Amino acid sequence: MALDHAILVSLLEKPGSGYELARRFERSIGYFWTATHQQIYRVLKRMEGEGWVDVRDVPQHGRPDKKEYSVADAGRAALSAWLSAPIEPESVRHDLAVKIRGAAFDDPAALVGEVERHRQVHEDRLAHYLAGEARDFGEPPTEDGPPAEDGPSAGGWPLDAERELQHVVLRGGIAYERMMIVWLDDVLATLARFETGR
Amino acid sequence: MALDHAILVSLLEKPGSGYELARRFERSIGYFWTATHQQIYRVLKRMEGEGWVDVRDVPQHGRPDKKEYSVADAGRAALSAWLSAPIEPESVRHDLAVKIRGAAFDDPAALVGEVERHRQVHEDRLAHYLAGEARDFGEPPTEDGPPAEDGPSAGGWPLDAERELQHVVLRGGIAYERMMIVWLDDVLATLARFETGR
DNA sequence: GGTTGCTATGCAACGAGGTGCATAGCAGGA
DNA sequence: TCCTGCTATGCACCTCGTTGCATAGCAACC
Repeated sequence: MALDHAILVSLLEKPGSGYELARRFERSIGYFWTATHQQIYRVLKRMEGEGWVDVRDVPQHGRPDKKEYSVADAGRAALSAWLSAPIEPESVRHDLAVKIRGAAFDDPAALVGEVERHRQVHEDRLAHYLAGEARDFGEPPTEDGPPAEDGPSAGGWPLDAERELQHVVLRGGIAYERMMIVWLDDVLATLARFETGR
Repeated sequence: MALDHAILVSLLEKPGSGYELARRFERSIGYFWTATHQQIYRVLKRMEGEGWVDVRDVPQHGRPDKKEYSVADAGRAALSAWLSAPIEPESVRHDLAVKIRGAAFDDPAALVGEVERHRQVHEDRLAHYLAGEARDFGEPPTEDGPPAEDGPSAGGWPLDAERELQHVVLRGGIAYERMMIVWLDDVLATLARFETGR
């Protein structure tokens, strides 16, 4: 199970409450890993019992108190062990591909709207990624001397690794969305052949 | 739940036993939809009870008898209803992306072997897809007059749709694997910067 | 004053998915 | 002869993920 480790990584990047984690999973992390707040609370409770995370009550003004979680030594060790474990098969589930092959036994033209809707979702995600990249990683062409860092613990080796690795994962998301848009155009062209050309 | 519909589509393409379905899911279908034989048997039994599929006992020589399933009218109707249902969010789980971001808090260079292994898997899948495309859909450039069909019910509108839609899904798989290989090269180049360049 | 909405946490129940194991016939090799 | 391996189906169990619901404080709006 990698949800544990996804949460650990997120907490290492920045400690936070279950609620905050759930919102991170809706945003940046959620594009390559989804989780509901229920799962997150359950896993946090279990990891707390195993000593992987530490909890700290944080009173807040104007809103309910929160429990801020941070990674304990045992959690770091568990993450390290998972990182060096060689396995990982990568299982895939593409509903849309099932629909496309299934459309051969129904009306292919009826799928056009659905495919267009999916295309729009990927277009939106791509725009979101590109905005995030421009915001967090500056413009790609000129890279002679990065602009001044203003985050916590700016400069130095560890922060650079964190930024670079977050960036390469984001580039993966961008490449994925671009590929999907091109492919969905291919799908639409294929469906159109049945609609008009018979 | 789309496993039901994935099985229905597979049975429409060609009736077969649970065991045969499980093997199809290991091969061509398995690259965009995975399922173990346990799930398949369970779903087949449930769909039989709901009247979505018909069963036929087929005695075999030299091996155990099998139950050959085929899609009933109610199953076709259920598939049709699912095809016209607009929803489908597409949730993603990328363990490798979690590992890459997590490597910032461990040793980034230790991930190189793992990433190379994944790259090889995608290289293998790509080769497998391309071989399947060459075998089933001929060479891409010249498309003036397709070669003689030798499958059941050759020619005609429905078969063409089935072939064309299977092909476009396969092209999606090819595009995905190519994208992954390019991205994993990007990841390796990023990791190498920490290994050597500090 | 009532409604809506956001932060924040959690329980209960269900269904889907995966692992391990069992059975059983037959083929082929050590 | 025994062991391994393939076809073929299935049970039992456990975990993971999702849905629905509940609670509770406070802010903003009508």
